[in-house]
Amino acid sequence: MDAVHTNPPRDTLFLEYTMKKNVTPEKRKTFRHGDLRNALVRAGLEMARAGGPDAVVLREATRQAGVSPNAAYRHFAGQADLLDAVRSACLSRVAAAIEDELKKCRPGSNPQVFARKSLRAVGMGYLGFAMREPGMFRTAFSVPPPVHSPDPANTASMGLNPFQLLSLALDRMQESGLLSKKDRKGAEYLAWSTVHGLALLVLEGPLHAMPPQMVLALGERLVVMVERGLS
Amino acid sequence: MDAVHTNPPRDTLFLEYTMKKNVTPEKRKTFRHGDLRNALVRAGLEMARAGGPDAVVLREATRQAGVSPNAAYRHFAGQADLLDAVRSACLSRVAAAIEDELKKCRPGSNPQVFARKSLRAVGMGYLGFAMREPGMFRTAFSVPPPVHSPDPANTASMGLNPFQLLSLALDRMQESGLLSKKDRKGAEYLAWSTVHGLALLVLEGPLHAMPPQMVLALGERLVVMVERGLS
DNA sequence: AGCACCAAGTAAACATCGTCCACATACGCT
DNA sequence: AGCGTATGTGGACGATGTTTACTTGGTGCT
Repeated sequence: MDAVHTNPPRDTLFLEYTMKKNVTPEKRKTFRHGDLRNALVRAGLEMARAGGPDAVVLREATRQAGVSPNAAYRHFAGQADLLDAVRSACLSRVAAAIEDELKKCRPGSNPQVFARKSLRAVGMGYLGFAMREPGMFRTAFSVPPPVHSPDPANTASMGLNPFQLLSLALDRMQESGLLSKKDRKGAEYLAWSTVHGLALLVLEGPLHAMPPQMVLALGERLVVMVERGLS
Repeated sequence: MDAVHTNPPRDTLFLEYTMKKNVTPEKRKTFRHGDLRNALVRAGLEMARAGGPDAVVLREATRQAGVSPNAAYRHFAGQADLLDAVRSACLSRVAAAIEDELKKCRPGSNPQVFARKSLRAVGMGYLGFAMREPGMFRTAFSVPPPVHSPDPANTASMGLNPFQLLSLALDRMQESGLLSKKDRKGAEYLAWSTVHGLALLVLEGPLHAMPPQMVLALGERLVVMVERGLS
């Protein structure tokens, strides 16, 4: 994808992966790497962070790990499988960001206030992460991982994935009487759609130029709209 | 990306683009193609339809057009430029789908009813197209084309792009008194986010398995939610 | 202790893609 | 008629994912 290929000194032609990029040139001494799988995921995560899902390229990961390209195939079925692992890691980060926001809500006050704050926390945690880590966010939600699965790889400290954290907030809404049992059904999808849509329109859609501050302001309005519109 | 490469008979090794795929083997007789640019866009559009933005590959387009890969560079700056043209075409289709839905709303009845129907038409037209043509939809909204531009290539018969059609529906809401001037501001983004989010969660997100019928039902609830939540 | 097994890494190759440079062709204007 | 130039061609380069065959060396069994 680099438009310009200005003839990098290619004397190290078949030592391609020994000392290529300036990153991690640390030549390992043991034949075994010892922790290759994790090293590859870490490298992939960094690439995803910088450039989204399309940027996680297998050969580059092996290069950064200081092994030959094929070594990756001892730990992953192929590039897609590596990407899968990276996506799981990204999902965990999303969950962690939401949890952080959620933990700020203390149930001390009125339960309805608490419920509202919780919903807002989930929405804004989600959006905030999307703005802070666009690459990881886009990676997390590219290509389908089934949503209800409590795959521990996707979860953060509470053991819940982003979808389940949203469910939790909506449960609080219902329990506090802000949401009828009937309106509660499927509310996850309605709420999720709104904030996810805004995030993607901004990150990889036509709203690319919108300043983050405005995005967050819109996010607040969005959450309010959900609150009002759900019931 | 094809997992299996089962050794296609490669005797035509450097006649690569003359008779490759079974599609369009029509060997042209004139040296000039005559309509190459459009042929490439058409081919790209078909690829986008089948596999989304990542599936539109320059070399394959030239193959289907029966020309050498480099011929494309006489009409496009590169693959990205071709993709741009394809995306414009996709956007037009989206606009057309919305218009079709919008045209079903006759202003005969109560203007508030008309306004509501219009908003619903825009939302459901958008969602319906996304379900019917996932590849084109995903292509239309990948990578940023500035949203307000009335680029005629992006528009359908009314000369409005999807965003502008949404604006029109919201204007009707305001004119009919359903929306205050204050709430009207930025309402496009709120409304758009909801339905776009649902579409993407389903098309390339974790809601992949959701049956289209359920998606459309959720869409209806979403539009209602927007109606209620905006004011 | 010795040794054989096998998981993990390497080497070399192939196909595909995008893109650049030099060259060929024939359309259409003067 | 002739020529300029828009349009296509040929061949190459570097990148990527992936496969097949080979090497290495640590583990565990006897």
